[in-house]
Amino acid sequence: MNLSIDHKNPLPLHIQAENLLRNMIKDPQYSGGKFLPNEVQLAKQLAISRSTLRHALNKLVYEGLLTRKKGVGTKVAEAAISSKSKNWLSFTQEMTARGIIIKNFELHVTWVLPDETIANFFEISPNKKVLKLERLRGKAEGPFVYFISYFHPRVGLTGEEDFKRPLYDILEKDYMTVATLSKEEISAKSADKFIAAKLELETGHPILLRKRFVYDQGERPIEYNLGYYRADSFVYTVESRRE
Amino acid sequence: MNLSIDHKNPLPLHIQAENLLRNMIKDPQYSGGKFLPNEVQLAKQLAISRSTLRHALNKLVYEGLLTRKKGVGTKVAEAAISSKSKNWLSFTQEMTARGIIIKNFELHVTWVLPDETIANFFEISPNKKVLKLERLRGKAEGPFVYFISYFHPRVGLTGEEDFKRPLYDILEKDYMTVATLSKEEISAKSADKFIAAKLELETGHPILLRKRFVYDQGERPIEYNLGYYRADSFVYTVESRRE
DNA sequence: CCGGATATTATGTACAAACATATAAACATA
DNA sequence: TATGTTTATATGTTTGTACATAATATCCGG
Repeated sequence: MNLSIDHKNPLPLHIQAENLLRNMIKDPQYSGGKFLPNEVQLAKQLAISRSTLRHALNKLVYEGLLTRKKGVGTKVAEAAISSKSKNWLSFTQEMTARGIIIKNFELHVTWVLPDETIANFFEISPNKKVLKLERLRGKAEGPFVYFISYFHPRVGLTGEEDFKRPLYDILEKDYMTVATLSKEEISAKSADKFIAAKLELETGHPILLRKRFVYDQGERPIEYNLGYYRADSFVYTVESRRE
Repeated sequence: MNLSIDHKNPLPLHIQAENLLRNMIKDPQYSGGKFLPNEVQLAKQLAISRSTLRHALNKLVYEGLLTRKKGVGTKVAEAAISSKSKNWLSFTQEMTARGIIIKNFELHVTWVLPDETIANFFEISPNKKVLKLERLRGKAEGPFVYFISYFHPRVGLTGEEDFKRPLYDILEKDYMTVATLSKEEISAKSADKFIAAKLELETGHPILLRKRFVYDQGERPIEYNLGYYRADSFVYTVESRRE
């Protein structure tokens, strides 16, 4: 990856700067909490104007990757894993944007009979089997989330798909299904034996349960998703504005 | 709401412009699909520079409320529908709407020194005391949430207010402060001894912690709020739509 | 009437220059 | 020692200017 800015490159300078910063802040030196060089200096270093640099910084600040404080400086935001409802990035995409590399620990695909909640949500008979996808995911140090997804038969998944690809990519490109609306319920629970074992913690420890009801363009249900997150490594964030 | 920009107002011009635009685009004339005036013209109209106007526009574009096209113009995004007003009911209002009658079990008002998080958020010195409001609330059968609120000194609360009135009513009517933006973080925790006692459950039981960072019209911080909810009686819901 | 050159319009990119303001450190005073 | 005061530092705000580029409208020759 390029470590300097090329004024000949047709790519706008502020985009180049943005990319460059994205790499720069992955350096443990910075993600460890050290302040970035100050704007004037950094601008000089990159041979761009402060305004252009600021344009790039703003974007990362807006995404929540950097925090700035007047009179003090700019540094990488606390690496607390979080989820922004506004973004429709895939899980992996969003995490990588924050410099977190996602490792897949387990992956199981099965066909099961839906329980009442699922049959109700999908509006199908409880006798019709649905595809169940279970995934244990996390960082290199260990897993921090156990996902269980159920898919509406209408979507057409066979279970033979390569689920290492981003899920929403598979749905869009191969099954012409676009997830457009999502309703989520977030609650706290104690880890039962099963989840505790998966997430490598003691039974009874707190976990964050995130249920997602996902709909397609026509507001038809397509996915029911449960995410069991280790409480010590996940924060859910929401931003709302009154009109 | 003000329909023009006041250079005397200490509120930064680009924030004023942002607020103004937010109102402007509510007009069916614009939400109907008409282009906004072009940047040069609009800047002249508002008596600010194009750069400043652009700063404001950028924000709305980033939020997905506006779309711009080079050489063409700027207009309100098609499906920028948000049913967020629901989020902005007061706690009591919202609960009553669901048929839940709220009982106040405890209410404490104190002046305290802010910890680092709060001082940082408020952008004040850790030596300046802030008003702390604690409330234990719930249903007749028992409490289910413990709220702790800290208020920015700027707001002007004395601690003598009648906190049985809805909080946002006090802020708006008596202190000319309108909570406009809120950022929330939801996480799971185990109840410590203090919270467990308040919520009448065993130490170690799971609770949902909802941190809220509340801002006024000028995006200045006004309230920091912690809500400790019994996990068995509270679910947080979010709805998001992709465009 | 068509197709291509050309002009117009509006946003996009980039720089430079001031001045404002919050923070923290260094310093001075009671 | 405790408390102001100054100063250096870094981000925040605002303006002015210039040119680039995409989309559209216009004109003009064949």
